[in-house]
Amino acid sequence: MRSQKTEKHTSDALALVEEMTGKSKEMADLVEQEQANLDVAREIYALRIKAKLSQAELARKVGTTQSVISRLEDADYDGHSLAMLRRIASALEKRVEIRFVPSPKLTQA
Amino acid sequence: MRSQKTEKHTSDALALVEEMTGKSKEMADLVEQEQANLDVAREIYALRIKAKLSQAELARKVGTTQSVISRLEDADYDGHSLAMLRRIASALEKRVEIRFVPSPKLTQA
DNA sequence: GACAATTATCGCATGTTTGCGATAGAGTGA
DNA sequence: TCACTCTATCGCAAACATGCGATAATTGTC
Repeated sequence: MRSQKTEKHTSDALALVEEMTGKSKEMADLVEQEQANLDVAREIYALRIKAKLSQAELARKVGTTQSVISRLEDADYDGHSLAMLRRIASALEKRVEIRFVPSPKLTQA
Repeated sequence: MRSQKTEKHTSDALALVEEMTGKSKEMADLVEQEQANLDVAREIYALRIKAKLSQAELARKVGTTQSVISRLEDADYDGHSLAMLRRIASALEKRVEIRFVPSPKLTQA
């Protein structure tokens, strides 16, 4: 978990999303993507915590190293692959469900 | 859409899933993954058809080429990235929703 | 069959993710 | 403070997805 609270490091996607209600049209896409990245990162983090595992422990289950898990839990990281998400899910007795849902459209604030 | 019906090309994930009810434990994972790949490929295909677009047309909207779309709709392809799925979704006025759901466990047949 | 439109597949360059060790920083407890 | 655990971050090689053109294969129509 890089951004968020205490750290002033980089993005702070949440704050961004809340602040900019309806700026430009292209921005909406970027914000949405940040939201999505954030969600994936958060969910991995949440699942890991719920399973009471450290990054290193999850890494071992997944078959990788701690730094990789840390990277995946970084909200600014947007390089997720389905393959990796499935590996994580499988290690936690879950499976990944992908859905294409109608875009909110984000008209006005 | 490579596998399925008419073509005898490669995997035929569906048939596999139906045939092997409860072989080994490791196999279950592979089968599940095939299922998931199939679902993603199928959904992209379904969305594109519903939007009445050819692969070439969707490709243009997404900002890539026809062969790339074809690859994504191949049920045997398992190299999907979230980034690409989002591009597809965005081009079709959708967004991608990722969820980790409890694994069915697949005990016995 | 000939033709057009669409899709599947190949090959290769390029960009990106993963693998993984090393290391730094934060937090905890003795 | 030291020792320990956990997490963040860097750097680089290897593995992998994308970009994209060329070309086969498929399907439908006349």
